[in-house]
Amino acid sequence: MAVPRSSGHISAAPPTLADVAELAGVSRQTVSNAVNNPDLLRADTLARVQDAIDKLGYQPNRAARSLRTRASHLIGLRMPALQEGTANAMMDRFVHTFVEAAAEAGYHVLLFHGDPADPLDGYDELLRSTAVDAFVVTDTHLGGQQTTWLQSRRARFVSFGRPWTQPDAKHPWVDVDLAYGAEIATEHLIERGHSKIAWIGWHKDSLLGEERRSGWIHAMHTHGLSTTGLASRTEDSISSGKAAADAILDETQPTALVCASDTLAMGVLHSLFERRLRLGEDVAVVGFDDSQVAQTVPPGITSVRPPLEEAARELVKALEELLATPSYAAPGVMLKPALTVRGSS
Amino acid sequence: MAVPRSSGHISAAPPTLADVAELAGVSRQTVSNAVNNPDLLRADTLARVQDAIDKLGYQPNRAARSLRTRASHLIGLRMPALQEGTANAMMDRFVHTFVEAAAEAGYHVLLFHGDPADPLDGYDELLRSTAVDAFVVTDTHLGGQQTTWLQSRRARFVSFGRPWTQPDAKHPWVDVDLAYGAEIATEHLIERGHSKIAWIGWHKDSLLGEERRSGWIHAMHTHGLSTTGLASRTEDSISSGKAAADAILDETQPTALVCASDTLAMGVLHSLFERRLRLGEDVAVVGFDDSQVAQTVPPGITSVRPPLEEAARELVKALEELLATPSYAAPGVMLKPALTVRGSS
DNA sequence: TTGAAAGCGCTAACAC
DNA sequence: GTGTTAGCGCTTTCAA
Repeated sequence: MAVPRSSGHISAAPPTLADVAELAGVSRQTVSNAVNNPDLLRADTLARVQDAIDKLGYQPNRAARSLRTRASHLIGLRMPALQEGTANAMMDRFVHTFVEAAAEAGYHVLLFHGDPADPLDGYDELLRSTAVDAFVVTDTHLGGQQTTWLQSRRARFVSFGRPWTQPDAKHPWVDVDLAYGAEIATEHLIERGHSKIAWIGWHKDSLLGEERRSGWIHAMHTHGLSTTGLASRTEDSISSGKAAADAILDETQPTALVCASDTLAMGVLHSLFERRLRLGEDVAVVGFDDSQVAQTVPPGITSVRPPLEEAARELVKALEELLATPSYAAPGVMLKPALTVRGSS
Repeated sequence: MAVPRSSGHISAAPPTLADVAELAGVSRQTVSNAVNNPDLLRADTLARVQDAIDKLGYQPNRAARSLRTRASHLIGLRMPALQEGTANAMMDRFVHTFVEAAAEAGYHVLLFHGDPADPLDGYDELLRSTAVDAFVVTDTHLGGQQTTWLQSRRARFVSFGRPWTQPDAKHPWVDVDLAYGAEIATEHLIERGHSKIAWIGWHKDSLLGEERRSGWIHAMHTHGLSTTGLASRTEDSISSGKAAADAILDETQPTALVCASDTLAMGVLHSLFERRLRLGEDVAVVGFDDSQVAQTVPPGITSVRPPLEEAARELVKALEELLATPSYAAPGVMLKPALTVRGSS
């Protein structure tokens, strides 16, 4: 496979199996075997074929191979909607490792776009045209529409995110235990001597939000701390984070706040900035996601870091099994996040 | 094309051209024409075929079509290395619009991974296996290795980033005039009444860095302001941004700083935080890239915003022409950034 | 261990 | 306008 890139072979039409066969003095099928089942060949034949392959810089044509094997070695990933003005950029880190891990397993990633208003848009076309072997679904918290539908179409897929609303779902999934995340975040603050620890979270209809919130409650109660008047629910935006922080700082004067997202944490920072309070000295703040924002804002925001790299690798592993064994039914995998401690606490 | 998704048709093997032909009572070729050259058919035949297509939920098999037409309708994009601990996340926004614009033009994006140490890694395989119709290259400032090599391989590609080191390059490219960006950033500060405006930039060997720096110099000199002792060169990291800011604040006491990146701007913020100086009141700061960090940090960092959406759309346009006309030689497109003004200035 | 034949689903070229 | 023929490059029988 060590084909020198500078190989003089520059032709519009890449070499085919037939070219290699001719050069090596064997039949086309033997070349195919050399590529796909090398053990079938005698050592010297294999060497001769390999030579020819290297010399020509031969690489099997993907379309032809796909047509024959009914496998594209492509994994479909629908681009999640971009949210400007927030600190949400987990996907970037996730996609990165996913592409890397997929490459190691011999898969490339097909990025596609779908109408943000329709969670199903885009899947259908790729499925019908057999463009991808499987999908990775990432927005399961929006309700199980995609997964339910994909299942009904007998599509293969794995999901990053547990099947929240369908306990009977059979597809492989990987998720991060963010209730635990909220718990270690809260405990970290308790260890630091805080006892009035507020929660700034999302509205009640957010499954992810309720999960995270439960971790905070659990940690507080375990340590005999009251949560009365210390919780607020709002939108995931800077301005509502700021408003929530303003209200809670006025009413209950907590010394620390745990936020359901780094975006909300930034809202809190806006409130502190206006009040001329020093982050990490006057008030402690912990966020979620370990975004670039948390990493770079002075003095750094302590944040719950989901193991996205591990999640991506687990998903690729599940994908490999799924594609090897059509009836593969995997147990879901739940990963634990860690806390990245920075100056804000 | 309005195929109801809930269509009961659930089969492992999607329908083929032949299935449609049989159902419609025409030959396979006629179905193919109905899909690719509808005008060739008589209206009633077309309607009958369309009916059959809709009924079966037919969609041409991509592998078969690619094999025949030698076009995959896939654009290759190599994932740029992820940089944690920085504010650099332009790619996210760019990729987003690119995927969207490409979809409109009938292309999907194939994301692939390459060894970060080798700028050429990954391209070769996709090229040889004719997996993609073209590439988008995004790291041209790292030297023209990829573009030179792709050109030598007669690969089709467009680049986001001008061909810095090869004035004779013939491929279509789109870039953003960031010298102009630095200029409007500096002028904005001058308008705000600043005259001692420092520059925190990158090392001399960075082409991008020198370009941005020249915009600052130009604006300063145009307004008769001295730049002596006001410029520093450093790495693109928070810690070096902070160190540079520390040095320049101690030595020259500028009232405003223009930074070559939001990452450096965050370094400056760290310096201000330590000195208990108020961003936007005691010292003004302007960054580059309009990252999430700039958008969310209180009170918001004024930042030069590259028109990534427009760039992505221009690139797709160039790609369409390039793939339609093999000999297509486009003039490069240079876009102007805008300044997003926030509380930091 | 190697080779010949067949065909995956599609479209280009040409005939009718 | 529509149908027939051939073949894109590969792998999967199956025979030698």
